Amino acid sequence: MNRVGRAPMYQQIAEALRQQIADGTLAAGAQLPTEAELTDLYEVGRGTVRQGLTLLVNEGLVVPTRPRGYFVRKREPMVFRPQAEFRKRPYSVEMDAFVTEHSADGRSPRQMIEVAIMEPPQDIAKRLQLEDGQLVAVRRRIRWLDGEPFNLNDSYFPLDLVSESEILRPDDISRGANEVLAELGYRQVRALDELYVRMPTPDEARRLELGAGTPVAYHICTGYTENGQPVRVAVTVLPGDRHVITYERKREASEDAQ
Amino acid sequence: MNRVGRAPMYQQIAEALRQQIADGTLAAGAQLPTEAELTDLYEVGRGTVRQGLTLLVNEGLVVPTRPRGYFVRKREPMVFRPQAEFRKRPYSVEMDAFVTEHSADGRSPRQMIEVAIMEPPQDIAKRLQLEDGQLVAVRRRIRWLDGEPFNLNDSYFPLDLVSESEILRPDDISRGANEVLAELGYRQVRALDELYVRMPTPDEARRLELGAGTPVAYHICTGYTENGQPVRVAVTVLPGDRHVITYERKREASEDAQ
DNA sequence: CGCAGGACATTGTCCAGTCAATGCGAGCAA
DNA sequence: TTGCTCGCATTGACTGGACAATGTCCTGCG
Repeated sequence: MNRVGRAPMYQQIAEALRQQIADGTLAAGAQLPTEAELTDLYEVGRGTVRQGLTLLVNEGLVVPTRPRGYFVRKREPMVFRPQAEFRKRPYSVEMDAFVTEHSADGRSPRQMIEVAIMEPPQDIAKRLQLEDGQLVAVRRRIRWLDGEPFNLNDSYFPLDLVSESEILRPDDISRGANEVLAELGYRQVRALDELYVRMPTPDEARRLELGAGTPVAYHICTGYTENGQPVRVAVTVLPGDRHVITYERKREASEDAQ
Repeated sequence: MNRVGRAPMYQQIAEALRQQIADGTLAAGAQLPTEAELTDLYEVGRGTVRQGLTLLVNEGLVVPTRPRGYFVRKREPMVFRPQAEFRKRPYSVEMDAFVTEHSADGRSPRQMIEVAIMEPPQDIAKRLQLEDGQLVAVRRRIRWLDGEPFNLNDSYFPLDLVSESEILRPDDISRGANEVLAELGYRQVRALDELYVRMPTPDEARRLELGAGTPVAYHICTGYTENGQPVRVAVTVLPGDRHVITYERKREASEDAQ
């Protein structure tokens, strides 16, 4: 265990384990050597070994499970398809096949809904083009799959538009909140999606039961009516280890020349 | 300073600093107290203070700069718009405004291109529906902005389709590789985008100069011709701290009833 | 047989220290 | 003024220890 090379010892340890994970020596779900074993193997202090393991944990490759040891992480993402709200079925065979392949068949879904009326956070207010003091209704959802939290979804509506509608009731709206909004005269015809990638806040990590090294996608969708009025902002927090986000795109006739 | 509460000391330290960052006491770019100062302030060992700071680093909130200290991270994302390859201009005023607001005006772009012929990695081969042994051409690009690496973009083409075309030359193709492909008779009319969110590999971290706590979006775009043949797979690695990914969606007349 | 309790292996938290690496600025030299 | 060197503050790497927390598993009792 040559330490003169260059890289610090803890990085060498991490790299060796990373290799074994990459080439399959350590398969998904397999247990890594214990800290004690690595300490003996590399003839370093336990702190150094822990530093190396922490690196792998923060890369999302490995999960520490007290007091059983470290294990190689598994990844089996589910499809998240923002376009589905305007288009129930994919319109190309390629997309259809992809969704089918990563489907949630046989898994048991569940969700918790909570409704509140509040002053909007700044970024929401901006996207809804609200004046100071205007309130919003928010429907907060946590979605579960097989007893594990899967994603967070908060939908914001200007309170003016939805007061006294069923959007304010914390029940499942089977035909969708968008449909209710349409019935109220605010049919969305366009949406703007923004996707940010970052580490979760401690609060998000707690609610989604995220281990260290699990980043999230932060999806903000703003829905507009025909005349350009924003009527809904949906914020979804998607753990990176549990999702693939997909879109389908079509070239349009008018855009022919590039 | 109370350690009887519950949370370990290093988490309390992290939480206190996190608070100050959130409420603006520590603004973006500001310096945090040094390890020594925190050691005195909380009356704990240096190791404990470092454990707390490491937490913040891995959350992407803070950047350690040896030997100057720890600083609050800045975030100024640039727009990445996959739809742009089929549609140069956004078609709604909302999207147009958003792109303008986050534009790269005045920044100096640069890119390095490298071309290779290789056996495709498995995930690429699968998306291009290649048989065993079929080769691909790959155009690897690193894009820079203001001297900082911005993203990695590798485009794969079945070698059969592009041999002897200018796609194999490591030059900038001003009209776009897609246009060349179209001239060769493989005009893409549909694309499937997949977005994965994860921590970077050490190699990606090195090439993109990513600090700890910076996740990446892994964008895989598969382009299809009219008859459903996949002719291009583009893999883009986007550092989370430097990008927003946006899409624009339209409800279509035929999808009226949800 | 079933269950309660305890031993054990393993990671989590924390301490007190050493020496290395490095960017910056003060101060000196040309 | 300009340029170079060197000291210094600060983080990085690492040691070797102690005790806590917590699933697992085995033992033994009822």
